Amino acid sequence: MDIEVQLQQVFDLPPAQVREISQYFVEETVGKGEFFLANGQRADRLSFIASGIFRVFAQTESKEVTQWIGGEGYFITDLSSFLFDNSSRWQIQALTDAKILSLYRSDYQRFESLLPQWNVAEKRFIAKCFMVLESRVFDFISLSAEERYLQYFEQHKAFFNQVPLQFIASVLGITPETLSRIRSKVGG
Amino acid sequence: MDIEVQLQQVFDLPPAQVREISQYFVEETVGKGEFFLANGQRADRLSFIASGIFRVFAQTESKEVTQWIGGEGYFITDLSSFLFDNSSRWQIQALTDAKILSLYRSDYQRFESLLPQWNVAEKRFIAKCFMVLESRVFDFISLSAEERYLQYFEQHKAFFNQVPLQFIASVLGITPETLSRIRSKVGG
DNA sequence: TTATCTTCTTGATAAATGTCAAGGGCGTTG
DNA sequence: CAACGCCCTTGACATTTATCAAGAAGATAA
Repeated sequence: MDIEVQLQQVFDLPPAQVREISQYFVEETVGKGEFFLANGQRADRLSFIASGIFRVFAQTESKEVTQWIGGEGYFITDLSSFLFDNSSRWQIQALTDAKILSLYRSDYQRFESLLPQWNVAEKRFIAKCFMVLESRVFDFISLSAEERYLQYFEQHKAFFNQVPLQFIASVLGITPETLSRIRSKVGG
Repeated sequence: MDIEVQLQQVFDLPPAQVREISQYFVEETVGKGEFFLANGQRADRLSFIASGIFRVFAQTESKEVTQWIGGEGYFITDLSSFLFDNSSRWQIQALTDAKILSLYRSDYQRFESLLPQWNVAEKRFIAKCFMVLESRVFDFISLSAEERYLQYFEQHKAFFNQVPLQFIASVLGITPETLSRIRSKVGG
């Protein structure tokens, strides 16, 4: 999964600017189980997942809740923490060994003066994140747990042999037992 | 509910610029039952609700699904349609007679050259929309229907005597019957 | 006013999902 | 190898939620 291709798609900038931007992403590795973003930290980077899988989760009084799972080709961060320098609502942990390309906030902030079209690109990026969540809310209010599973499975087959099903269950808003039963019922 | 106060809060611009922006919002009225945004249209305006209540919904094969309900002091539009000129995923209908202040896209697009800080403000606005949805997803995966109801009731008491409960049920992802039973159980 | 429509509630029942507990598979570690 | 931990599955049962049907309350229109 090439970062320039992804940057092109997400930010919709001309190739020359994509190439320029991509130089600010620095390679990092995160070991399985390590935290990309730990409890109470601020997100100081936006990272492209070159390989590996991460989960974004929060701790409630009674349980851990996995908000979403990101794999190769996705960008990962706590968006509001990264954009506004709030302390993060989420923790982010690597579920496998991972290679990422990280854009630190200090560099990110220079893009505005560096690239004439950066504001439009950034807007597009944030709006796309918005649209993804909009679809997710719609799924929760319009689909059954089984339908949500089937859709998730279609779109994220790659996760199913690499991430504990309990985390996928949490993303779908159901218990691990229910996910197990849905899977034995529908096959796959 | 004053639009300048809301603009200030949402876009976080200095008072002088808020005043300048607010001049581009034009007054409109929408009668009860009329559509602010009908099936298949594009959202060509971002509107501030001065009074009245709207619902944002979509039609699936089997049912109508209400995505959210907005009242006085909120902004309303299909964000992705408005920003990118896509055809809208949502229909928006007035549930009561309403007065709105509408910013049309043609004016909106001039802000970028008009106001030096517009890009930052716009980013902030879109990111706030993102954060609202992020919280909503979190509620779906971490709260029970009853807990979601109680929270919604606390935050939107004003709706409960003005909008059909079936729409609120849909926003909460439950049936009208279930909402009715939750209400008789918890009181309120 | 009467009639009609929409909305809400309630009951009976079915289906979906959660909870608790037990056990099995499988990789890791000593 | 044996012991352990983690994860998944399965069963039994409880709870939650949906579905279908009926009827009451309230608004609207004739």
